Amino acid sequence: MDALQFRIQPSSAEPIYRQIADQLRRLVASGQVTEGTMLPSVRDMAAAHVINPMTVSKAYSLLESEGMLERLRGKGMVISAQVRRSQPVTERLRQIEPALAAVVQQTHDLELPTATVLTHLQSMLEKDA
Amino acid sequence: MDALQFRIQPSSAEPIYRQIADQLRRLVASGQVTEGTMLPSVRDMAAAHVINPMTVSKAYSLLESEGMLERLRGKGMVISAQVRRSQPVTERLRQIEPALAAVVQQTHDLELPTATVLTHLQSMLEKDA
Amino acid sequence: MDALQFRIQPSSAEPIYRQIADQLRRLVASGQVTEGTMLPSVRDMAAAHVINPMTVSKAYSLLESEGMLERLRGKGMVISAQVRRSQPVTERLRQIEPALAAVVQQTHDLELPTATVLTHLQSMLEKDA
Amino acid sequence: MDALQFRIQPSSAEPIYRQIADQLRRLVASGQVTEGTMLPSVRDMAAAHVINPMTVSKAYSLLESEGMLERLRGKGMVISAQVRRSQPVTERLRQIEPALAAVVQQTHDLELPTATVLTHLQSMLEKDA
DNA sequence: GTGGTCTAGACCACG
DNA sequence: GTGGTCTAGACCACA
Repeated sequence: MDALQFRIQPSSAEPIYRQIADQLRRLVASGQVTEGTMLPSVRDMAAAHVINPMTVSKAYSLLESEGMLERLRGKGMVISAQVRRSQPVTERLRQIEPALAAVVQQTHDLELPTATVLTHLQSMLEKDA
Repeated sequence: MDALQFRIQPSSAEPIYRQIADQLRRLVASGQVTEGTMLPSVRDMAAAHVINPMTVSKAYSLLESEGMLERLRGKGMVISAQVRRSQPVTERLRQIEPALAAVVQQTHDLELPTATVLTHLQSMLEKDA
Repeated sequence: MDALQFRIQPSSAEPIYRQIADQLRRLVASGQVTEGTMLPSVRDMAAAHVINPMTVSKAYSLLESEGMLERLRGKGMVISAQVRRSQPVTERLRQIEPALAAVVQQTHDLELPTATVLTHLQSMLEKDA
Repeated sequence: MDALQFRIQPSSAEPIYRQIADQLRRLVASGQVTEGTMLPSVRDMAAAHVINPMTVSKAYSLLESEGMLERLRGKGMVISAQVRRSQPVTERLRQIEPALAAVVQQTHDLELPTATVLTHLQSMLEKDA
């Protein structure tokens, strides 16, 4: 399964390995990635994003220690069976709240009109879809 | 001048010194803080938020090197004269875009309905106001 | 606190980072290392055992993710407050059981007399004390 | 010949191929398996324990290179003629020493009373017999 | 082919 | 001073 699309920003302050882990957590939470799904191999992922294999490995290990991934000896990593297939919207909303809170504070600090921010976000969301 | 309200979260992944610097940048961009405004002393700021004075100093130095702050010998730091009083909305929108982009990606990954996210953000913005 | 004595065997099949983590877990379980104890810095530990700092860091990170260690920003790692000071003997016995189980199976496979194994272990334990 | 009883734990940290090899070595050392004994075929062994045939093959090859096994073309693997029928107790004790050493160190780290460990081991040994 | 471990060394973030 | 992240590259273990 290499249809997984990861967006990695090496320039971001967020560590790459956590960018990977967080994205995977969200993809699982939404049900886009389900139990038994095979992850791209460490080497493939590293090559695809031009990062060091160890960085990918670190992300996978993190998720393995959380029980979200399982190692199949000699085969690769798969989404663990204990993972809920899809979380309810309220639960997923909880996961996005920190990002929204950042928007709220910056809106406030920048004294931006609420409507302007919402409109702008809406257009970005539509462009993304 | 200590009417400035800073929100510092030592537990956050975002470095404290950048929390300070980013907030100041936004307060200046919005015109809430204008040319000549005196900043709280390093000691006061550190005491007020129970953080290390060096951390505050680092934030101030960062902004000084950007030309946003000026050091008045023996008096403290003030907002530099070269700072535009207030930036237009489009410019301020640009500054909030990274935060919005994060929301967009997470909305996508979590497969959350656009309307749900916008509604939730709106209620958070209203609560904050 | 650098009175901590670690035994590292680079030649062992057990990864170095786990040798460190396991020993620390046992030292904490026995109460020899208690809440608030400062750990040797990553660099000191690495230098003392002639291993790579990252290897030590990996052990510390592992224990941090388990909640046994806490990071004091800019200061180092300390034994977390949530750690029980000393575990009861029965609990500690549970931790040594895998090692005992290995002895049992090997005794069986080698058809060694029970008494011989026990006597030999006893003499080794006395030598160690 | 499939009367041989192997205990395989795929979940163990110890590699499967070594679990097989080590057990065979001990069975031979104790004289439970003697010269000329036919080993289960790679396929049978793999099927019986639901492991990869390559893993079994690796264990056999390892023992073959040590001279403990011989490959009879078209027939399978047999215990080599050069194998001493049964090793003296002192020699077999030597083989179990690493396991005992682990017990000693963990007893020390956990500050467990020597008597407690010995008693516990004794009861485990009796249960196993 | 898979992931795991370790090294040497660089650079960053924090205090 | 502290730990964190990343890289490049080597070697091992497993299937």
